[in-house]
Amino acid sequence: MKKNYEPKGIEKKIYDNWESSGFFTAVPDEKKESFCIMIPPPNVTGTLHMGHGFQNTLMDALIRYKRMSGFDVLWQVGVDHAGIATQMVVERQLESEGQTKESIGRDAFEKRVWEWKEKSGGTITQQLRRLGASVDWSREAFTMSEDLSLAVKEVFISLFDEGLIYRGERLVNWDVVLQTALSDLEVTSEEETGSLWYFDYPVENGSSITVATTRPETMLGDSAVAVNPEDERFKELIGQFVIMPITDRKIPIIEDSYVDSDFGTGCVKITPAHDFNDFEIGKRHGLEVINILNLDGTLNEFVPKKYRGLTTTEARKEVLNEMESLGRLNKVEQHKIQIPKSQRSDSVLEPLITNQWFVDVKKMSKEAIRVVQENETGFIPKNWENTYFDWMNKIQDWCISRQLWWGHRIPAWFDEEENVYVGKTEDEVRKKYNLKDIKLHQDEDVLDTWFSSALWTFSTLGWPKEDNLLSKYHPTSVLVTGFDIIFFWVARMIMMTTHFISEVPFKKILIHGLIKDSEGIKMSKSKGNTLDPLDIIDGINLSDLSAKRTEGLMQPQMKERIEKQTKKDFPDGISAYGTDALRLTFCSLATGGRDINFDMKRVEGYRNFCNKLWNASRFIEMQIESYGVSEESNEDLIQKWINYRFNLTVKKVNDAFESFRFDLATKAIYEFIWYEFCDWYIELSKIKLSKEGEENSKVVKSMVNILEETLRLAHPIMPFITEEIWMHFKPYHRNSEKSIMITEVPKHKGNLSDNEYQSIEWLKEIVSGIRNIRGEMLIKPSVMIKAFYEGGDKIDRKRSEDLTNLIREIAGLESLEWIGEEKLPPSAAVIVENLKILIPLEGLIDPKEESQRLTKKIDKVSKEHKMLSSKLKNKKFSDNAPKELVQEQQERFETISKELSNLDNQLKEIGRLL
RNA sequence: GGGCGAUUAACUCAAUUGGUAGAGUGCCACCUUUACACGGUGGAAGUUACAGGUUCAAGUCCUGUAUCGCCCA
Repeated sequence: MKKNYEPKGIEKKIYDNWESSGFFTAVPDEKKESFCIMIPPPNVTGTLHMGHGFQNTLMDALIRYKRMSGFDVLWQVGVDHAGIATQMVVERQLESEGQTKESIGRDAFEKRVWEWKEKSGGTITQQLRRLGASVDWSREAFTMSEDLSLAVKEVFISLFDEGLIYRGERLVNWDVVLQTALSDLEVTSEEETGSLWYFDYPVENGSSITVATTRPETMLGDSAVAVNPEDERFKELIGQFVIMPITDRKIPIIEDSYVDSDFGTGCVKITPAHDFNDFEIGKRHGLEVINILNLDGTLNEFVPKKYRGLTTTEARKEVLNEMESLGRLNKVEQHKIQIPKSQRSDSVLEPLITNQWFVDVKKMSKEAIRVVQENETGFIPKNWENTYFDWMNKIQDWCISRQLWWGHRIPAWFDEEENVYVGKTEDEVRKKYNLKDIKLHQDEDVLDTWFSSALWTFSTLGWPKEDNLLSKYHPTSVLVTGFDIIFFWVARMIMMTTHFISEVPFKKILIHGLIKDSEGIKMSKSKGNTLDPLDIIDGINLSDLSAKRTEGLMQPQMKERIEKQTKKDFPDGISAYGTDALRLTFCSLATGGRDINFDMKRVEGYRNFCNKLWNASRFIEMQIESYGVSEESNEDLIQKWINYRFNLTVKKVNDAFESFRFDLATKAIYEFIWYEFCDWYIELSKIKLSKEGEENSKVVKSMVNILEETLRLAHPIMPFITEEIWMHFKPYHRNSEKSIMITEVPKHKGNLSDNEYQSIEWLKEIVSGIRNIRGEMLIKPSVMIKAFYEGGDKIDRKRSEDLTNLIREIAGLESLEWIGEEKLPPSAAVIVENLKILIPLEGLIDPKEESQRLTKKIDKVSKEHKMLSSKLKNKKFSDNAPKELVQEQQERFETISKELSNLDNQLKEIGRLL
């Protein structure tokens, strides 16, 4: 074995071996309980980011743990077609060639997208492999594949036939750049400082009424002015008419309780075609809906000639000019406004009336609420259920049509009178509706990508085909996902799945946090603070990292700042930490909180941990070379102690996985390997082995055994290094499996007797005490010192018989003997209850320093002593606290009292020397 | 405006049903001891944001305040 663990090279080889051996492939087995996770499908042409890395690490750890626990495991992998995002990329490619999608036509465009998918579609799946993800590649799914497209059609058609999908003219969020409708979830609103303009509208009776608006250009589409019915100021105006400036339309003044009397003037202009609230008011009052916009956001033929063809921004300027010159612009105020923007194109969205397809979700949402209320599925942490219920309770119909060319074409055909027929194909439609020779054309639109994602848990298992795996793996065991897509995805999956499969899509929903940078700022390309998980695995130098972060920036002026920041954060670039170190870091951060600040220092710590494990193994290998490996193992106190500690660790890791506390699992493994296995077990074993003897090969066998078990326990979290070491030791541990990943995870052996465990703990206490004296007194490790036992009881005598040799060597003592009746030399002392370990000062130790050390120790102990004493004296405590606790504290008090009086005596004795 | 979350060592985070705070990194001292300097040994470091309350006992439960963040209007 090499002196340092070098993950490079090793990881790829191991992964290839796993994959080609078919270890990831699910083998449906009726005798085994199933455990199934569906991967949240990443964008087919995307690249892996930290969020993916985090999420997939958690899933992989769980999957590996369950696979090793004997479950029939399926981790379903796949990607989605990311309609808008992918289309935008390909459109940009065309643009650089001087073409547009219109110029090449729909068929050619679709072909181009498929080509792009073939070319770059492998990137993210290759990156998933680097993470060690043990997904079943043989079942890789794609939302645009034939099978999944069939599921999409099936669902669309039956929802339509049930009347739960309808088409209609509605106000939708319209992206004027991409020229498509979006669902309300794809809208982000940004607060900006805008203005509130006050317009005086002339009333028919000669008076005037003042309205306030943040969007003056929409006055060209006004069809009413509204006031609150309770508002005394305007009572008389209700029912009168306004003669609109500029358009000369005659519009009514109406009353509606929606109007907030305290906002602006208390009079509101109503533009039903361009505002969601106004649209509702318009419906209530039967107002005219005047659409003044074209699909590209310019003004259309329903406005006066001079305005036609202007953008909304230009039109706003013109309207304000004209109103001012008419003397109708009353005043302007600064005003904070919420601007709705497209998540996709970042352009300002226009509410626009268009013909779209909708899912009526009322009925499905009720069932989706019920299954969570009745715990058929549930969120972890539970408080996300509030968020879910809030949204579900006020859910709006889902606009599913998109005016794109990349996606599932809506399976609907129209005749020349625009009657709609829904079916899988034109032929089927003709048969289904008994249509003869009439001309049909298919709907041009495609479905929202989330529509196909909503079917993910059952479509990937083969639905609607008969030979599917639903009975084996559905409902799936747990969904692991971020809170940012609870509405987009989780809720919709629950609705669709309960509707079509009559069961929940997953039994549990594990919601994890969002990875941010070390300062708690969300990682984003535009801020230049992104990290690529692969750069942490493989390392990257500063100039490449800088170049990567500043490449293709939307705002080139940020370049310099990002370069500076990058140089500050990573002056030497990022070194290659390997996958396991990254995975350990991710797992240790999975605590259930919602923000996760990613600190490279943690990765470094876990890289060191990997190296520690590597070297511990290397040490054992060296012992194999020296002494060989026996068939039998050795069962002495040290071995019993480490088995005891290991058994406790197994329990902790089990519990942690069952409660999805990856951080606690990681912590338990880390602490066992470093603080028990390396710090004590190996160090004590070294001493045993240094006495060359017949037993040595047995000791080595024991070491190999505990190492092998430890590797299996740690494997789900750190798969590569454990496999590498496990394989290396295979001739010695003789586990016959082909890979550690298909072995069994160690089982908890119940509660073992802790007698032996206590002996080693006793040893540790003595050794630490002696080291503390050595450390504080600056006694060099090379200086061997004399020490004596004094006092103590029978148990101490027995333990000293077994362990004195070990203590002597590990603490660097020249001798360690029981002191008899003879007079004590002036000494420093370690106090373990009744027992003292005395170290004669003999010029080694300055009495003054020893007295200071003792005083410090006494301060510490007496603090606890006082606390315990007052607690135990308190009758209320002994009456109310649990008996076990009272007894425990009583015992602790007695122990500590002995120690304290011993320490006090010792201090007095040292005091005589001063 | 409504809802949710956070505030613990210099930094990044832990702390089971309430039982008096722990890691990693950094810091200080010593150690190039034959697995590991990506290391060893020892050490310093916290009024758990603030103010009340409940309790024998509060980082943990309740009320309020401050600051920050997210979601929904």
